[in-house]
Amino acid sequence: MRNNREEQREGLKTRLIDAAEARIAAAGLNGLKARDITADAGCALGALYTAFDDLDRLILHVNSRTLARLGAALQAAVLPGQGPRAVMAALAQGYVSFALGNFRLWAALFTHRLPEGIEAPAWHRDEHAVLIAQIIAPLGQLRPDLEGAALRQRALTVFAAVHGVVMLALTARFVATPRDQLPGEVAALVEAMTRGLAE
Amino acid sequence: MRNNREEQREGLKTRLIDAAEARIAAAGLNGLKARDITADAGCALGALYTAFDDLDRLILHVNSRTLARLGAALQAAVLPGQGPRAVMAALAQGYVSFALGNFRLWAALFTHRLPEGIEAPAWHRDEHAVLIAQIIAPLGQLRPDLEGAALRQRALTVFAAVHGVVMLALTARFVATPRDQLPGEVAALVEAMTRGLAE
DNA sequence: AGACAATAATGAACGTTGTTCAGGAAATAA
DNA sequence: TTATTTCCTGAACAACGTTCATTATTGTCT
Repeated sequence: MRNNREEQREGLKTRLIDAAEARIAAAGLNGLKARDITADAGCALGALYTAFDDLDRLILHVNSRTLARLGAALQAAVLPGQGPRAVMAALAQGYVSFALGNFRLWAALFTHRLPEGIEAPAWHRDEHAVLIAQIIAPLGQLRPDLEGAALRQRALTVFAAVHGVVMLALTARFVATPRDQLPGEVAALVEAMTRGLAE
Repeated sequence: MRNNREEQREGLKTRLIDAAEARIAAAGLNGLKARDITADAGCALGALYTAFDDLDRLILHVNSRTLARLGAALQAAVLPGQGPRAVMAALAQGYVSFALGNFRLWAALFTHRLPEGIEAPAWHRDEHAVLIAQIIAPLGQLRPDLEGAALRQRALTVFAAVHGVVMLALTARFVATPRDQLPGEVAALVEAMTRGLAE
């Protein structure tokens, strides 16, 4: 067998990511323990460190999956033939739905922190493009004066604003937006932004 | 001496909060260790647990100080006689300045998480009111149709939007807003929101 | 002042983490 | 088969937050 070795290795990696994903979904990032993961994956504790450099790298792979699913969800949220404001509104509601329906995995995208001074690998950083990719086109229609880097930058700001509202509503330790009011507040924000942007 | 005992106790608490605050400012929440704190405060490891229930409670007191300073900074950012949009813009820029100038302590306000299911005490939750207190008046002028809880709720949304942009710019692991562009992006967001809100 | 009681501080020890590493098992090559 | 390379194992390690029996300190009463 030519690639039996590599196949087994990939199989182990996949089982570890599966187990970590399930644990995060069930108990959050704080509830993620190396010993639980390896027990679920059916391997020894040390095996985790033959497959990944450390736990942070494994979490990166879980987040990678979540980003892919989020990207697909956002793509599905937009209907063809919608005007730019309707697209923005649909994207925002799609984001809210995903966050509510995948709370702990979605939260892990933003609460996981690498040790200071250590950067995420480029392949993973690039995956975050799905967060703003779909905003660029409708924003460009509302703001024809923006192009290239400036347009991309403003799309990131629009995303960050919506994200901030969702994040604070779902994870705040102080007076938070009730969950049933979240879609309405996000809609109002996006409407105000798009109206203000279009002038 | 009547209250010598209590004075000493308060003195220890203060030294512990001082030490924890300095450690967070220097190395972030992740760099905060009980042994470092007690060494800096000049007491034994166990003393920390005679003054506070646990490390989380100590961090709460550090965050309490930060919130007070943030509230003062926001108050100082607003000049008398400004119109509602100018007030909103000034508050946003004040928030950006505080986050940049007190990065790790500011970040600790939002990255610190209590164990799941455990709520922050009421006295600390109430302190977060400074985040939205100053937004309510100018927002009420821009939106006379909003009152009471609805106005308060919308102010929280406006804060969360600005906060999201700042947070993502300063702590993002992916393509982030460059720091020198942050004030401009925040200004554009607030302007779009206030313009969209006004009519 | 002196003796007793109540309280607080000490630091060694505990349990739980992530991570490592010498040894053994398994797969490939000869 | 035998040799060699590769990977997996799980006991051991270091660092962490937290606890607790012991010691020291403070306040109170005679």
